[in-house]
Amino acid sequence: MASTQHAWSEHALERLSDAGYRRGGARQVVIELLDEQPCALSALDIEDRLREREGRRVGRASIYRVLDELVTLGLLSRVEVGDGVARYEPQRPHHEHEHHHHLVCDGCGRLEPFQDDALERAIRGLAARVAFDVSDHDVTLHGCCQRCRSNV
Amino acid sequence: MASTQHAWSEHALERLSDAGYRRGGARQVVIELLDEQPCALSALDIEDRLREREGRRVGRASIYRVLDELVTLGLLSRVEVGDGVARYEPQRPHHEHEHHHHLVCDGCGRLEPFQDDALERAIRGLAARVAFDVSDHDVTLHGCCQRCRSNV
DNA sequence: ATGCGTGCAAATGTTTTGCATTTTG
DNA sequence: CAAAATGCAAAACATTTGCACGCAT
Repeated sequence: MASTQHAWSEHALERLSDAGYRRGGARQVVIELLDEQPCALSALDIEDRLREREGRRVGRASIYRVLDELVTLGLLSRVEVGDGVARYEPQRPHHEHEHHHHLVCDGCGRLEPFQDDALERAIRGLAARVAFDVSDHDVTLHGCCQRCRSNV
Repeated sequence: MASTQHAWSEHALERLSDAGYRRGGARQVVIELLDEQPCALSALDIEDRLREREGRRVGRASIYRVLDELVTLGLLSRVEVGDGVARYEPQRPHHEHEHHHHLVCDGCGRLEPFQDDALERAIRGLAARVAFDVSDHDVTLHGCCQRCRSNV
């Protein structure tokens, strides 16, 4: 059970090791934190949560560096929903249950994950037809959430 | 023919006028420039092209202000593909021929538009099922373009 | 004439970089 | 011990805001 839940962080640490990276405290805690999240986090979110939850003081630059390494290795995906901050979440295989996309409320900025098989199928078919070597994709639906709609 | 090509800029100027905005030089040239583009442009792209092409010197702040007004009125859509800069393109009805999404080369940053009916259908179906009032969507496929693949 | 639109410069907020120090292998 | 990882502070960015001036209505 635990091994299923933390499969991504273990996998990521292994891949980093294979790629010749050494082990470091900041890297470890950032990866562990990311693995536990239900949805994408910004670099500043990560900084705050690490300070609050773990009492661990991690330099902002280290966070950005770790995130960048992980994105480069294809272990993390960077999501931008239109508010000027980059968010990051574990890149899990597309057929896995955790793979999702985002619904963004343009009123309050809330981010909500969703998943849809028909959408994934359409994207798979499309990826096979284009002249690019497609490695990742993301879909963002913008709109207004129920809460904001009633507050108007 | 000309009226079809410039339908969006005319429509946008009209809507701005309806919304009580006055007419201004910066606003006009930004809208005209956007209407002619095949794909999304960043605010800085817009500044450069206006200076080069038209010899028109438009303040950066004005560009951002115009873009913001247009996005708020739903006339322009803001696209972020993951490189930290916001790009903008005319928001045309989804069934129109110009509606498209983006293929991004993570190697060179090149942006290429594509369109796909099956994808649009999947999104339409999905939008009807979620608890949000979906007004817009965007899809980004990340990968490696042919040129970059051969340069490796 | 009134006040919106504009341009400039300064402020803001996020992300990146340089460098001294600590940690890893 | 050598090289990589880290934290801090400063820099580099895109974007936003404040304000004085000019133009549209």
